Amino acid sequence: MERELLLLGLLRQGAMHGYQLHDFIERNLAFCTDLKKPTAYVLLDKMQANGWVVVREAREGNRPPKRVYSLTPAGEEAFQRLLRENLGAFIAAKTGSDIGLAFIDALPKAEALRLLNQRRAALSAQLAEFEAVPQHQGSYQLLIDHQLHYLRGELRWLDTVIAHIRSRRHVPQRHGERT
Amino acid sequence: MERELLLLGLLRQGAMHGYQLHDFIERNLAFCTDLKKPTAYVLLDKMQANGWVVVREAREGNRPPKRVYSLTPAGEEAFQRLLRENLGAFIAAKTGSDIGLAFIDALPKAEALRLLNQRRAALSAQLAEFEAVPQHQGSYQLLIDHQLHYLRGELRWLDTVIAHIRSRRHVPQRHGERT
DNA sequence: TTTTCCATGTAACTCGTTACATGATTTC
DNA sequence: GAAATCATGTAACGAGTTACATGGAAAA
Repeated sequence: MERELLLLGLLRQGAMHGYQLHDFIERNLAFCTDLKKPTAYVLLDKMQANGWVVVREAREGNRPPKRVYSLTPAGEEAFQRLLRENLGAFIAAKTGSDIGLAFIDALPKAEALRLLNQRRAALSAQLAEFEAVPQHQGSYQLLIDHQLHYLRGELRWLDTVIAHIRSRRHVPQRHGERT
Repeated sequence: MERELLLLGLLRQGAMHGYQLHDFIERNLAFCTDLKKPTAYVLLDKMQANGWVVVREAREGNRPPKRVYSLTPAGEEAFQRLLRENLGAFIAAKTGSDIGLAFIDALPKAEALRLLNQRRAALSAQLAEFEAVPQHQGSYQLLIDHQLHYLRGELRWLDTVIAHIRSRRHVPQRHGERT
């Protein structure tokens, strides 16, 4: 329901058409959600079917008319409900991305370190990119702060892992050997 | 590809059948991946089609025979490749779960605080649960440590958010008002 | 004796992505 | 004149989940 919440929340601040919504999300919120164009259009259709939004067609010249959405009272109600649901719960993120660490013993120490340093560089680059993002106004800034906080935490953690691997005598575990 | 990596990595330590694999993942790795039973079975079929594993049917009494999988050399190769791919890259986790924070201004301060404290309690409970997990052997422990590190970081961050909201004069943003 | 566990699977469905299609307008 | 941007959509596909189906063995 996060996608709906997001769209409702954005529309709440003012009417917009699908392209605009997608564009805004893509540019500013890509780090916390992924919403492709077709998905956005389909979602808006559904929200309209729900009675959460109404559409006004605005044509300019010969272009395809913009379908400008705005919140209905029912939409505002849904927004309030979804917002409370979202804020009140904590859902831990599942990266899946660190499953590899469970098997790092399969590699020779030198290669493990090389790969972890490569990973560290990628993380570092993402962090740098984020630190360069200008301050947003309002509560969007919270999302950015959260991401910064998260990335810095990951970096610190990765450094302890690297130190841990480095400081340890190790013979790689071959296929067929049990712990 | 994390799921394949996981299955290969487990099979690498010894032959297992589908039920066993799913059961192990469900019990020990639920926090970093989600792999339902049918998905596991289908995945093992595909891995067999890829030539990554071979099956041996083991029947005990009148039960349905266990399909015991073990790694082939091609499977070991795939494992090595996937492992390197996984370790060398950093993929930031997308919770989607904190989109609500971008709209927290829509709520009266008291309610925002109530919800954030509810969220904090949920997070705290998850953390406590994790702190109770007994030490695993080998590198599985890294996954648990990571999760602990992550949850503690989230808790610290949430506390700063709560403090921030608490310390601020605020009139809720109503529908239709722009920032 | 009823529930839970062991053990495997299939089929329908959901959600979202990719690829494709259209066409005007602005920028290079 | 070509490429990118604005603006909307449809259709096929893919990955994974839910629900369902089966049946023996062990535990309560």
